[in-house]
Amino acid sequence: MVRQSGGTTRTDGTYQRLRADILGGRLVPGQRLKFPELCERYETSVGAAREALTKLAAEGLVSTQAHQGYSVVPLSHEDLADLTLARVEVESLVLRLSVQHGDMRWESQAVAAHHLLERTPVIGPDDPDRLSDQWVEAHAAYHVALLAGCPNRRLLDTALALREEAELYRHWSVSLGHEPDRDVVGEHRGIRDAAIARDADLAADRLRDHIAHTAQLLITCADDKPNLPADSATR
Amino acid sequence: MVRQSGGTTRTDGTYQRLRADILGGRLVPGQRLKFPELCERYETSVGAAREALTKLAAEGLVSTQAHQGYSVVPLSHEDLADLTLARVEVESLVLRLSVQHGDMRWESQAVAAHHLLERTPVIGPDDPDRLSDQWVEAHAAYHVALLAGCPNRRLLDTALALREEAELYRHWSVSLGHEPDRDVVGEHRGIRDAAIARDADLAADRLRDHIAHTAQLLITCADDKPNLPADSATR
DNA sequence: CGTCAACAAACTTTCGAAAGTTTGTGTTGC
DNA sequence: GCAACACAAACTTTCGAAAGTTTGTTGACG
Repeated sequence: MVRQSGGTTRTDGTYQRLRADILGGRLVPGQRLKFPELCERYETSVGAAREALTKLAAEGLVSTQAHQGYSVVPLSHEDLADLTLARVEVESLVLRLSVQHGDMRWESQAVAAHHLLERTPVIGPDDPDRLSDQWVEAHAAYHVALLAGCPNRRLLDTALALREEAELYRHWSVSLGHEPDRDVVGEHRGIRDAAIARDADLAADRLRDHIAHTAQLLITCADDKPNLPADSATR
Repeated sequence: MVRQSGGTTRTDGTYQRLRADILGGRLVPGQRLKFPELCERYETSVGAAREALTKLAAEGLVSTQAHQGYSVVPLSHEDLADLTLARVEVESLVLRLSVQHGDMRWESQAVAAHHLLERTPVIGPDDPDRLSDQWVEAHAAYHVALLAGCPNRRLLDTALALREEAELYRHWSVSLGHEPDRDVVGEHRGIRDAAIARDADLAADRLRDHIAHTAQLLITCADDKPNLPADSATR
């Protein structure tokens, strides 16, 4: 018997890898995903690739049209605005529920994630004004930990899916190393404090601001140098 | 060339039919969906059925575990509570956006759908205390029309998906013909009036109550006669 | 009598080639 | 030169059988 690579099934394996490649920026938004290429890249068959793509399409990371194949979801300013509104509403709601219902274990894990985030250097050692991979990871982990206390799986999953899409935008935006006058560290701490103090409304409000600020930065930033690859991509 | 049956692609066709069969109650919640059966029933191949199921699984209408196939999503009281909370929050949000941003076309279609709903008999001609198919359809159409003004596709789609899951619960609950002291017609009219008056907050509040009431009914109703098939189904 | 192992049946997963579409190219007619 | 058409290439979709898992059964052993 041949051990499956990633998960317990071949389809799942290619799904994971494909997803990681999109989220990790190794596949450009708007890029067409042809089966011959995919099959070679992931050492899989058409069927498996197809199923993985179907799953990703439902998740919103990939788009498709009948008889015209699949492609990485394209980025656009309009969509970013939509996404941000959705995140502001849904994430703040989920955080509120999380703060209200999270148990001690949730609390401690949130604190731990925040601790790690604060101690992780923002910019990497090599690249000057690009966020370090470690920070990006720690940042995502912190936000996920905050939300994880929400007992409603449906809402939680929606929020996490939205976050992931937002990560795509963050990844493909220009280096936002020099943010004007913004105290990101303070914002994160503020959310943590409100959450630990079990002040659900305050935590939710602070998260709203946090998300809106970040998005605003991406939008203006992209307006200056429109390097969102979607516009220049296929078609 | 052989014209495809439903949509433009065979996979899509089986997806549509399968989905309709689940939503229409022709497939029982919890029921296992075996490929041999599916292939015969929908005159399709394993691959197509598999892809359709993958899509439905992502939508939440079907559940799966590796190497153990697919089954219609099981119903449970706990899940109904989760679903209801999610609906109350998301649907009211979407309605608020819809009221704020809906144009005249939206307004007129909502009025039209409401008009149709009010004039459709609640109970069918044959079955005494079961909702008529026509009323169920008109009811769903009315609520969809209300939400349709929301310009944020992401949120709108989420709300619609949640509604669909809720329809499953409604379908599989006992006949709720004799509701104690509830004015459903009045509730619907109230939401419409608030929406037309462009009072977003009032409309959202009324919708919250409407959803919560219906769910409450389902829960108590199911407590009395626990005929949710999930409990007695497979496994 | 209950437990465990080996076996068999039924189903799920995987694959790759055949069939069907779309897209791009070159050619003809005007 | 330009438009329409036909042809070819590349890709997407579909299929069904082979391979791999799980589930249920039978029989032997403690």
